[in-house]
Amino acid sequence: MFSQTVEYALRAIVFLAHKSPQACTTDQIAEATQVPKPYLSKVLQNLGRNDIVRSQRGIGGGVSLVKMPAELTILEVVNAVEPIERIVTCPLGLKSHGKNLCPLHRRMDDALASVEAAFGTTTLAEVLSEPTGSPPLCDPVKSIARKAATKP
Amino acid sequence: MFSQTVEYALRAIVFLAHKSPQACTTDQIAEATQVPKPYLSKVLQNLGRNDIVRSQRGIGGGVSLVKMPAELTILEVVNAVEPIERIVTCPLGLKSHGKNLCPLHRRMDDALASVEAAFGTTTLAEVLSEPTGSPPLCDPVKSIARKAATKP
DNA sequence: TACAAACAGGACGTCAATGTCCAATTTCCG
DNA sequence: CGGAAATTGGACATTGACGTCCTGTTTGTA
Repeated sequence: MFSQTVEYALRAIVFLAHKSPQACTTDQIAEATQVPKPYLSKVLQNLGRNDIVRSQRGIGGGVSLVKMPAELTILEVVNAVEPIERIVTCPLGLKSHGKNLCPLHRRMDDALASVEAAFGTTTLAEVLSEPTGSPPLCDPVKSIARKAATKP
Repeated sequence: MFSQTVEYALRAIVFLAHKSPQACTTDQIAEATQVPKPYLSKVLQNLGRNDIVRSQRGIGGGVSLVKMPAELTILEVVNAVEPIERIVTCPLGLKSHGKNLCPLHRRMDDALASVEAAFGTTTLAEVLSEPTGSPPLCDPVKSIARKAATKP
């Protein structure tokens, strides 16, 4: 239902929000979120073009959130990488009903609307400060120490 | 968000429910739902393997619903062609929390749950008997007459 | 029985999503 | 200045979704 890319983008953003306003390198994010680094790099570039993150090259550089976690919603992240497309016109070519969707597509759009609403009202700050003891991400955002095993 | 295949399957089922318990040929369904016939045929085969429709070969044959429209939910159709996969375990490999999802994946699963609930509580009969004057499908299930224009 | 209507299933083609790799560029710091 | 750290971007491989086509099989009816 949700693409890999959306999953990866959200993981990265949650991690960045956790570290916000500090910048993190792609390597750090990839390690913590378990996303293949080369692909994560693409996702991050995409998020950069959509003004969700900003990036800084060179030593000491990295990627950081443009907004404060309290001001950034899950929906904004999702829409940056793969916009939720609401059903606004009849998918069949018919112009019979202008705005009226048929019952089927009305239900489908209702489902999309509920997802949009759920994501649109949740900020990254809320995700981070979940009352349950569970840490952000599934991983307790460990200390990022483990070096990759030697690969001959 | 919803795949093309899901969209096609639902269109076909709505049409079949409208005609239920009568059987329809793939050609009729393809015409009414504006789904490419060869592909629709695959989708229908899939629905057949999942006991959503039954098919009858030979002259006078066609495809018909196994259940009554009042007994068939949108969710059953969707799950037949592309199951909604709830997030039950941490997508990161972590076993730290057994059942507890992290806040992010909890929200994502909540969204999936809302879609599942919306689809699971809507029967095809309800879709057909929408109080709004709008006919099923976007198209008023026209008389299926228009032949394809000559394509030189 | 023979023919035509209809689905079944396999082989194939195309394209976008996913993922990898490498050269280029920017930037800090010695 | 020169090198190391870091992102950027393009080229490439792989896979599954989407779609087409053709041959076979079943079945009703003249």
